[in-house]
Amino acid sequence: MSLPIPGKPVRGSKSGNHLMALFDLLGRSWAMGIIWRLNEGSCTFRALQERCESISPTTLNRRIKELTKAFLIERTVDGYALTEQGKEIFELLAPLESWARVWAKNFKEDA
Amino acid sequence: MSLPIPGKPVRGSKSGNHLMALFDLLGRSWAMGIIWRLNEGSCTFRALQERCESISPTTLNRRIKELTKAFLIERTVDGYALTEQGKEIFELLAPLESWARVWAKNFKEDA
DNA sequence: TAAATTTGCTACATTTTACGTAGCAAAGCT
DNA sequence: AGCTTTGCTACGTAAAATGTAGCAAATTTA
Repeated sequence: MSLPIPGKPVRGSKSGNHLMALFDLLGRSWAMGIIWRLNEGSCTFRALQERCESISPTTLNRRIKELTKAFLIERTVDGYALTEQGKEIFELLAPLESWARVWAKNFKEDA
Repeated sequence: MSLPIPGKPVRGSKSGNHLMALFDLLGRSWAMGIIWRLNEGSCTFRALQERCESISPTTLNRRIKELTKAFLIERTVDGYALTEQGKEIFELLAPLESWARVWAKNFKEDA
């Protein structure tokens, strides 16, 4: 499945630098979006699919498996949910939201 | 080139939510890595390629163009460099490093 | 308890993205 | 004038994502 594992070669670091491993994981399509949406609360596979608006089941399934093996997601009685560590990276990503709001203004000018 | 633009459909948001646009941009392969390495200082195309350890020129060129259009990278007399906004997202990503160090321990246990 | 619905996926064919190597034209250096 | 470095493009191959269809198991409903 090619899960990026710290200590083993990952994208950006042949020696497996931990940050590059994390970038490799989070830098895959939908990964951050899934974490973001899952923070709204645990839910079923199909509900998560809808929250993401346009992810294919194939890709969602892959990302879920990867993120699960990476200790960021788990399966509970309520469906899929963020683990404690998953919630932690959410908190680390959270500041991006307000920043993105400002950043978005760049694009409005040069319409 | 399909640059994710806030306000227009992006991966994760048909209405173009600004955060999803940012996730779309940063979530492409090598994007965060490039920003990270560029923060070490401005450099040439080829030097950047080496810093990334294993990126192909094709992909590097693409990401550079995208990040440039997204106001995160610019070209100076010293070569490629982060813009002010580029430095800002670097600062937002920075906390991930120490977190990743702890996160990496998960993988050492189950060898 | 039998039928209908929902759920978590998988199959499969197509498109998109990334890789990797080769190499060229322009600029800089000697 | 020659040699090197630089920024990149070409091109063929491999990998990843898409999108639609649908199935088997679990759950809900009648």
